[in-house]
Amino acid sequence: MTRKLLVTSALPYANGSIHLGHLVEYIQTDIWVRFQKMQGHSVHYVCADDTHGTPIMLRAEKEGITPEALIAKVHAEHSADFAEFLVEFDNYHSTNAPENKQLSQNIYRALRSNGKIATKTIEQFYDPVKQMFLPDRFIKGECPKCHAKDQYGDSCEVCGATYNPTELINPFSAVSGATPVRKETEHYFFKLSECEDFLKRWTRSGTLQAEAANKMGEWFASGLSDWDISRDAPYFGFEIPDAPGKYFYVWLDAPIGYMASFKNLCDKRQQSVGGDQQAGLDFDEYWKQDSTTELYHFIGKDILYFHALFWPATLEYSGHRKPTQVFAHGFLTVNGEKMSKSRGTFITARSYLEHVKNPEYLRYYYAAKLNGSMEDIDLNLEDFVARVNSDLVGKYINIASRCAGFISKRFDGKLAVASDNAVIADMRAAAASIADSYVNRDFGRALREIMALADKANGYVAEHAPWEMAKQPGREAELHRVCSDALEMFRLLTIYLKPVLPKLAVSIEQFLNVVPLSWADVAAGLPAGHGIRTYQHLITRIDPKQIEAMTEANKENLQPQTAPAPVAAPVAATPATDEHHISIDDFAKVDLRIARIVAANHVEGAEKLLQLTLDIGDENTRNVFAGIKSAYDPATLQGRLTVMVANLAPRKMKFGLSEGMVLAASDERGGPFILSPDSGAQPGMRVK
RNA sequence: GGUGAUGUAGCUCAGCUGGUUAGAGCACAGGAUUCAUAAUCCUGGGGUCGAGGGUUCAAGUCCCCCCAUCACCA
Repeated sequence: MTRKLLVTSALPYANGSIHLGHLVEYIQTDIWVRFQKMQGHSVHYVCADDTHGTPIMLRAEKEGITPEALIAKVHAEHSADFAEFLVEFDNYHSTNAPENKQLSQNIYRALRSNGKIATKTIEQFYDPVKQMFLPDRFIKGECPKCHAKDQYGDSCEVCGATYNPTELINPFSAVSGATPVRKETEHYFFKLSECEDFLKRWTRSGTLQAEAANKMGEWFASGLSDWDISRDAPYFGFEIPDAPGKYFYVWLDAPIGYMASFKNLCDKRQQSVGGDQQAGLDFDEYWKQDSTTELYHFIGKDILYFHALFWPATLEYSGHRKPTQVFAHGFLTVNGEKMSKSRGTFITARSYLEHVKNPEYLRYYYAAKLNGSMEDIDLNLEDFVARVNSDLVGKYINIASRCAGFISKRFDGKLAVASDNAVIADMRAAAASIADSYVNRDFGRALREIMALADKANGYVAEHAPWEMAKQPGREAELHRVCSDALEMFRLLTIYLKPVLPKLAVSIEQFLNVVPLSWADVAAGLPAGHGIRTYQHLITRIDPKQIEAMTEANKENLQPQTAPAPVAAPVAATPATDEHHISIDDFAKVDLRIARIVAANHVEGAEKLLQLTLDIGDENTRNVFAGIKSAYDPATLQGRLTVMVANLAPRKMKFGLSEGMVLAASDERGGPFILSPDSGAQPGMRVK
């Protein structure tokens, strides 16, 4: 009996372009899906754009178009990007679709009749100008902890504190700039607190990775609260049945979008087979409570919460099946750091295609880095070039390239029967373990094993030296056999790599003159006398210049973006009046000195402080506690010159006496950054 | 702040339930080869396994603490 698998990737939000970070997930899922399809299972891979919520609504408004027009535009872009990266969805839908509306409302009604919906009046910030309730992210103000200005309503990017928007000092709406007022409103809640027993059972039933289950344990430990599933008008989304002016929170209908996309696929299939129930795809078979089909969700670790708590609970209490497994992956870093627009490493899918062109290189590199865990993976651009060129061109494709010529020139393109030599036997024997790695999403392990086999193949060719045979009359049969064997090795490697490199596999199938390869084709080689086509270069190397051009181009992207600042009315504007100026005498009161950091140490028990010993030319060094631990490793500070306030009144702190202050710059863009004098400055020099 | 993860050669990563001189690929050095897109093959140098403590006959692998990085906190 064939297994029936339904697989999803998380729905990308419809307010931005697909970038290389997104692609980790889609490429991971696509490889897994293609592998499962090669096994002969019935697999459907669906996804959709996530289209609802306040950010979409506001962005459409800013662009002067309707939300529908915005999401249609984005849908076209996203679909094209995925297609070019060979991410082959069986259906790519939208959450703003009739199927989703109906399913969401039905599920809501089922939850309600199961007693899982409650209402509660809560108090929220409200923008009196824009006449809308404000999500935390759209409220800004001064951080209550460190008093940094212009911080978001949920956390401070400068000091890292988390808080409620109500705690912000001088809050303002990021939408209109108005001062938000607090206003009561009735919200609808999903009673997640009543689902604890079910969820505990579900999360421990092998549905999650070990690390993910650990994470869940933490949430259980603190107790589950009810989930706020409604938002007030104006909101771009679906209205809640029997609740005029109330809309489903985007995260309620987003996962239902998986179902909706599949429903849409079922309906399309139904039409194409003329309504034949048997031949079509049966929605209920996949989603009914006791379904025997399998359901897999690939997601990023950031949205585990939604997929491992809300989603299974939603399904359970609305009478549906639960996911078979949820696979969470880590984030992408580029050159070891978070993707950054200023470094040019915030690379969109489109930009990659323009510069590097071949999407399979990225697929290969990601696959080489991926495993079944939630660890972040790093796209090291130098390593990327080296690895792709060396593995794909130097090792893998080289096997065909170095042998095919003999077959076409000396043997009329006809293969000899492949012998059962040791290398070929090893390669066939590896199929099970490679398959195992693919199943477990340990693509890195699979590729390591495959590349080790490619090394063996090149070793085999080197050992037998067909070019020697070609020069010696009477060794034709040997030459024929060695080259045919090498091409059989190449064919086997192609099968193993096909989930990762599907397009290249197609060109190789044409070259080898065979029907599309599946996993079962490992078992038997090509028959004697099988004719292959003339070999042509299958792929080209990456030139490091292409990578440079790509990062440069992405840096430039920043320039024209003169921060489309939200029309934030400066709440406590600082008028440049005379009372804000100081006299030169005032400034002279501050004794700024060049200081050498003689020693820098961690302070036991202090979160943010480093203890600095500063030399300012006096006999005695100064002891200063500086709040720069978050940005500096003490070891790197030792010996550096910086600037200190030397006549600041000494202050007794919990950890000792601080005799001055080191100057450092910071705002919401980062920091602190301590100052460095130009070379030549000596400890003790006055700064004036 | 809490929690989950991560930290192994210059770079990117393997190292299963603790057990002989810690592995691979890339990069580097030397040699071989010339069929192949300067591809391939052989040999070699290079690591106090984030720091410190502990358990053990034995720890990269277990425990404690610290440091750094990433993520989440509805």
